[in-house]
Amino acid sequence: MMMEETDVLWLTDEQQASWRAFLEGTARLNETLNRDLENDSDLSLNEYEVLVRLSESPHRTLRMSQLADSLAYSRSRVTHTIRRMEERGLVVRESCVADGRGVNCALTEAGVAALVAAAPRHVSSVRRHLVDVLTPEQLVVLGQAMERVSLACRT
Amino acid sequence: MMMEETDVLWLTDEQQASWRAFLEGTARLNETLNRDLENDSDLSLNEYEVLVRLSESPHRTLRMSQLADSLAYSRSRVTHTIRRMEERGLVVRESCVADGRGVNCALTEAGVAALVAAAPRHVSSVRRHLVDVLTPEQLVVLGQAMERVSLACRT
DNA sequence: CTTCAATAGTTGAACTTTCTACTATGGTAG
DNA sequence: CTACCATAGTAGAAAGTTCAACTATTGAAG
Repeated sequence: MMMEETDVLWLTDEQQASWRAFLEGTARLNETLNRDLENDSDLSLNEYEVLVRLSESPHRTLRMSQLADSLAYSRSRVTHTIRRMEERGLVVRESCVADGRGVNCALTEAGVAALVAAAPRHVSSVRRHLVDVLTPEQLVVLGQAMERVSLACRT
Repeated sequence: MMMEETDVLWLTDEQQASWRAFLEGTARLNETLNRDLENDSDLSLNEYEVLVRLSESPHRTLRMSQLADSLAYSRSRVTHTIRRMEERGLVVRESCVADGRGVNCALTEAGVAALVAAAPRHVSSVRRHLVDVLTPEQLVVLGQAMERVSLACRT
């Protein structure tokens, strides 16, 4: 349905089109990256992201809540995800000395190995379906835009 | 880790930053829109999208497979989703006259009502967290970029 | 007309995520 | 010191998604 440009309640056709393209694109990209990653490794994209965060942290260790915050996952999602990954030997949990309530999650050697093994093909998949598909300018704007969105979701 | 600009395997720091911002932004946006929508209605974002597609189709009806394609969902996800929505009276299924294998899914009056009731607040949430947060140019580029990504995921 | 591959959709089990309630520790105000 | 509220994390059930196997129909080849 055609909307008037001045309507503040609805979206203009152009806004609508961008929003739809965004929804569809993220759905397809997510599905594609997951499929590629699961074909090439036995990690899901979510698990891969957990490994990345840990690998970039001092002592390859993070508190459960830091993991939750940086991945934008719920607390209980992190608990379950890490429990499954711990069962597979990718990470270990140990209670936190500084804060008796806290739990540290650390990468194991097997976790590092899994990440190193999966990374090259995953990066190439990200290139093939996102980075190399866009102009450098588009990619920059995309990043800037999503940064603003992240902030707006904080409020 | 700092990567060389000329490395074709890894991402440059700038590319990396955009990619991370994208991942985090989509995660937060999705979570926020879902939360808003579920507070204001009893629809999930996925269900809302189903209702939108149906509402825009001739006779407010689509084949299960068209629904799957346009939403980028798996067949079985559509089956389960529609079964649940049918139990709640939002849609009905009827077998397709033209193709004996096919199933048509149609919006009910209750489905239309649910969509109409949810739309204004949902649109305002999309505005608040995406549309109004970006410059018009950013939004356009975002849409164009994600359109390219959708295409690249087809291959 | 029959065979056969391809397409449409469903089903139930396995897995993942969310929701709700819970335990335990930490910090702070009286 | 002792309430008390906030924070950290977990546990199990409910809800949603994926996976693999299945039925049924269609369309095309012989």
